[in-house]
Amino acid sequence: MAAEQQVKPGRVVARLARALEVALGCVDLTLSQYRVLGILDAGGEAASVLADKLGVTRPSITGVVDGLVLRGLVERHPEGSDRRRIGVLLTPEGRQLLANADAEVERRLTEIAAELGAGRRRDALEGLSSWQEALDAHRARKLAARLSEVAS
Amino acid sequence: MAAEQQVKPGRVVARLARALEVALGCVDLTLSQYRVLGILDAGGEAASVLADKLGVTRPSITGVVDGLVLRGLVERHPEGSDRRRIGVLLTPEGRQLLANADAEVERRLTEIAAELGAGRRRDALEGLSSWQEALDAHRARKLAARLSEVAS
DNA sequence: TATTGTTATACTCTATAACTATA
DNA sequence: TATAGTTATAGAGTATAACAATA
Repeated sequence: MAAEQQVKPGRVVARLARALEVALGCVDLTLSQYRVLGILDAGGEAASVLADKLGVTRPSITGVVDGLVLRGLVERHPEGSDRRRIGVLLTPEGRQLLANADAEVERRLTEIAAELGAGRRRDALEGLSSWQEALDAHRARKLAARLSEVAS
Repeated sequence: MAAEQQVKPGRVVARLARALEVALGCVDLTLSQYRVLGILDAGGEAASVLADKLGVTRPSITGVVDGLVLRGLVERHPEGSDRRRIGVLLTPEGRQLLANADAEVERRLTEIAAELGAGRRRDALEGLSSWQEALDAHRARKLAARLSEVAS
């Protein structure tokens, strides 16, 4: 009952991330593409907002979106009155593929979690819910910080 | 108290993985390099074993190890009597950098988890312990399956 | 002047196919 | 023949720096 506290959280996330990459390969998506589609699932976003939310540079977003456009998974559209901004939107095909990806990934993660007893299996999955909440709150806080910085 | 069950586990892992990449950038490591160092922390391994454990091809391992050797973080050594096999070992510098990486990554994940209340924060971190256990068991099962396949 | 998005360029990781050395 | 590791090559993601168009 001791020897539990020296878990290295980063290493666990690193291994889970690789499992995710392999699962996404089955639906021909990269981790980066999956992240972009996941954000767009909640609605279209400007390229710069995508870059901000993902923590990558704008040239990176250009590249990933180029690939998704080529496959018909997203579309670029003018957005609002600021003619510099370009919105990115999920197509029906993109939405469908994202659903397939979610299912495949969940299947894979469930298969791994199946190694655990029922109690710890529930802990593992509920832990991810907690992380989601934390990530959402953290993103909101960073956004608020950026906005108040701009106001200065 | 409803609206809790539609969490998409893959998306959470995808976002955590990006947070990890950013944190590792602070110590000049990629996710793949961190994974390799993490395995070697438990002891030297042949290149093919690394490929197996990480779920990547052998050429990929050659490339990642090349980069780590160039930076003096790992070394290649002949291993055992089979002169085809090449063992990869952590250097003291590699071990030190890995420790720094673990610390930086943990700092970042803790910062994100700090958005949660104490209870859910504990859930989140203990959930990762459960995932570690699951990943270990799953890896062991795959290894056993491969061995019994070879025996046929 | 500042911002949005892109282009140009370079580095890393990934994969497949072909090769060498060893078994 | 089969296996361990490498080389060759190509595709994707990342970054920085420089540029165009717009604000």
